[in-house]
This record gives sequence, structure tokens and C-alpha cells, in this order.
Amino acid sequence: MTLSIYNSLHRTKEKFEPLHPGMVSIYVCGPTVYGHSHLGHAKSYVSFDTVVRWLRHSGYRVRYVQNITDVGHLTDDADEGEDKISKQARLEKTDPMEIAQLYTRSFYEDMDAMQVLRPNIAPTATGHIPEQIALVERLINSGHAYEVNGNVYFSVDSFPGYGKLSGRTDQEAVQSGIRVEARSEKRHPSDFALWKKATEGHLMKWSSPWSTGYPGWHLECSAMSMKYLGESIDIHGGGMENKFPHHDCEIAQSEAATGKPYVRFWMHNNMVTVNGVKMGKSLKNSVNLKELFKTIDPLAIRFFILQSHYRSQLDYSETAIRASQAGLEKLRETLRRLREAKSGQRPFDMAPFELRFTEAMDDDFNTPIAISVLFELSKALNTTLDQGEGIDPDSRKQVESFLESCTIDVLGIVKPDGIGGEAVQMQSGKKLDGVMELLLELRAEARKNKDFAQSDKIRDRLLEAGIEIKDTKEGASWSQKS
RNA sequence: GGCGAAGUGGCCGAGUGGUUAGGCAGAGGUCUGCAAAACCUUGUACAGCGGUUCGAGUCCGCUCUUCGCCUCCA
Repeated sequence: MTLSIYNSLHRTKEKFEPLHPGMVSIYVCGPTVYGHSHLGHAKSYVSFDTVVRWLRHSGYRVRYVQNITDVGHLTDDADEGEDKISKQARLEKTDPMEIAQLYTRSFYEDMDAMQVLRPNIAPTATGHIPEQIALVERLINSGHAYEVNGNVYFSVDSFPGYGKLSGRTDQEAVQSGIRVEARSEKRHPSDFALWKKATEGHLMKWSSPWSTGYPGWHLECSAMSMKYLGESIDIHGGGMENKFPHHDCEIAQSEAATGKPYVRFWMHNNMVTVNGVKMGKSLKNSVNLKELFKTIDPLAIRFFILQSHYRSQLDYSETAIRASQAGLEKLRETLRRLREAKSGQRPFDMAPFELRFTEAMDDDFNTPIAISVLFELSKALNTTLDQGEGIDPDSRKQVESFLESCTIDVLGIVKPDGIGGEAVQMQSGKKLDGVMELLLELRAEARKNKDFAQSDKIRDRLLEAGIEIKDTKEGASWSQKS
């Protein structure tokens, strides 16, 4: 079986083979750090995290680069637009660097909570100004860029393939551009800035051969991708809204500079909507992750995201996410049960489940199908365990390891050192085990004597304390709940 | 206006020609002292109208509706 990936560049699924056998290079557009992360960030980074996890699981050595944008994007398209980070710094009465640091930390906190693995390299735009300047020089020298009044623009006329990703023709760009930019100093309305001269009072600026200024909107990704992954990379990921102009500009400036294909597979994830409407800061309907984490297990949010395909829109609602949490709990319960179950004689064949899971993931990372396979496996296991004879040791070991591999390593919906969703204070585990043993013993005696008032009291009080008791055929079991 | 995506049972959400998606919620049942969990049974959905086909959520056309991009945005 082979992995196929939907390539946005050709709008079709293609068999995936990396450029260098066994090694995959992937670059994903990172966040601009001027605010706390929202559910849209979660969808994007959970999706690509799962892509990376599956590639690694499939045996590839993956180098994953995800930038942190800490400069260079303006609040509007006019020359006098304010840098978003500077603006936030002004609003919070502090320094742009502090803003960038604050929200970078905040971003990683949220991603860590959802078990999004850190990228191998997380370069910042401000840390790569020389690389960006070098790329601009390269483009000027090869005739693909020109300088006017301290600004440098990329000449789209010099790159025939401009717009090939988004499917926009140059004609349209001309037509829409002419009205807006009639008096521009650009040679062509679609030309985009590589370097901008800083205006009076602009805080984030660097010296360059052309002016004291700052890099253009699209430059950092090209420069950093080339630096850390090479001039041609296997996969570049990002949100669909970035296809145009961001990714088309990246392609143009990179391929014009190197003469090589920039990206072999373009992957674009779809958006989160709230009640069917796009989530956006300007619409004031964005769902802040830190807020969400107060009431929902971060891993349940991850699970919710993975229950739809990365190329589908995901509609957020309270009820939908609650339903996901309940479903995830069911899978976790099966894993708990399997870990505690005694071995026996019953055979259990997990091969069909493993095959279907792999096929689903290999089919453009179809996590909703993969998860449905896990639910079916869960049901089959529960049915077998319900029969009380126990699964034979070999099969049991295999299926446990498979289920752990799927939920912990591949999907990241279960914590490696526990199940997830329980209270965190497990340090006193040993002591607690002893106490619980005693309590369950007392309760068992009470039940034996039909003193149900006493046994129910123990159960109810423990539940209040966050410990749930279940009576099974093999005796009572307990688990901690969050 | 241009480019693109989509409309699936109460809700979420897969599925691209022929057999059960899956989850959540609901109903009934098994088990249990009672719970909880689990399991069993239960829903015959695919925007509308035409067409192709032995056969269509699944292909084609039209209509309606929704959404995204075209300005920063995951």
C-alpha cells in the first residue's frame, strides 16, 4: 500500500514519493504571533501534525519546519498600513518583541496541550533578515525584481507561471488591479513587494541595500524553506485562504530565483466555521483555545478536528464538540479495559482493523475513516471482553500495542503516560492505589452484606472526589475523571 | 464580477456506480441490588428537476441555497 496525497497544485490525489528516498521535507506556514490562538489554528496545526506523525509512522525521516511570523504583515494593503505586531504592541503599551514572545509562548502552550509535536525547526522571520535580503538580491540580479524609491517589487511579467496554484490568470489580476493601483509605482498592478521602505515611526526595520525597511509579506517562507529544506521541498502546507496570493507569490519568487520547482506537493487545509460562517477576528466569532480548554479536554478538541477530513470545512458548535468528547471517552474506556483485562483463551484477529486503518491514513490522511475503524475495533473488543473468558496473551498484546500506536502515536488523542482526561495529580499514585484497594474491599464487604446504603455512599463520595467506580464481573474497578 | 468548495437521517460527519460508514443524541432490551460501563435491537438519509445507465448521494445538465478566496487571516 502506498500513500497518496491530494496535491492542490494539480487538484488531484497523487502517489507520494519523496524527492530523497526515506526522507521527507515539509514546511507549514506558521502563525503570526500577535494574539492568542483560536480553533482555526488548532485545525491547521493538528492536521499537519497528524500528517507528520503518519509519515514518521510510515518509516520516513521527516524534517518539519514551521515558521513563526513576527514581522512583516500589514493590517491593510495600503503603503501606510501598520505592522500587526507593532499595532498590538501599541495597544498593549509594550514592545513588539515582547508581543511576539508572549504570543509565541501562548501558541506553543496551546499546541502542547493538544499534543501537537513541536516542529524540528521553528524559524522566525526577524531572525532571517539576511537570508531574505539575499533572496531579494538574487531576484534583482536575475531580472525578476526591481527597485523604486527604496521599495523592491517582484515583476510578475518575468514569471510566466504566476497564479498557477490558485488558477488565477494574469488577465484577471490586471483587471482587478488596475482600478485599485492606478497610480502605483509598480510596473504591473500584480507586482508584489519584496522589500518595503519603512515609513516614519515604523518600529520594526532593518538596513538593506535599498532602504531601511522590512521584508515583504511572502518572502520569509521562501527564504527559510530554502535555507532549512533546500530549493525543492516535498510538502508545503497551509490554510486554503493562503493559496492566493501568499502561496502563488512564494512559488513565483522561489522558482524565479532558483529555476527549480519549489514545492512538489501543496497541501491546503480547509477552514473552521461557526454556525456555518467563517471564523474570523473581525467577525468577533473566533473561538479562543485557552477559553475552550477551560471546559473541554484539549485532546477532545484534537479528536473533534480529526473526526472531519482536513480538506473539509469543520463547523464548530458546542453540541458537536461534546459529542466528540463522549466518543473519545468511549475509545479511551476500551483501552483502559483492555489494559486491565486478564488474558485467556479467546483468539482475536486485529489484522483486518489494522489494514483498514492503514488504508484510510494512506488515502490522503483520511482520519475520519481511520477513527471509525477504531470504533469498530472498540466494539469488537468489548464484545469479546464481555464474554469474560479473556483474549489469548499473544493477541491481547498485539491488539493493545496496535490500539496504543493508533491513539497515542498516530492520532495523538491519548496521552502516552496514561489515558488522558483524568485529573493530573497522579504523583501519589502508589499511595492512592493502596487507599483505593482498602475502600473497594470495604465496599465489597458492604455489598456482600447487602448494606447498599454504605456501598452507594462510598461510590457517590468517591465520584464527588473525581474517582469513578464500576462493578464488573471481575470485581470493582476505578478510574480518575477530570 | 472572476476563481473555487459544498448541500447526506434529530446533530456531527465519511462515502464517488451495485453490499452496514462511524460517532453523539433518542427508543426498547440484556447484564446489575441499584448505578455506571459494555453489548443487542431500532433510523432505510443523501437540496430540487431532468438525463446517462441493467443499476446513481455517487456520472452529466439545469435550478435553488450555502460557504471560501479575490485585502491580513490557520
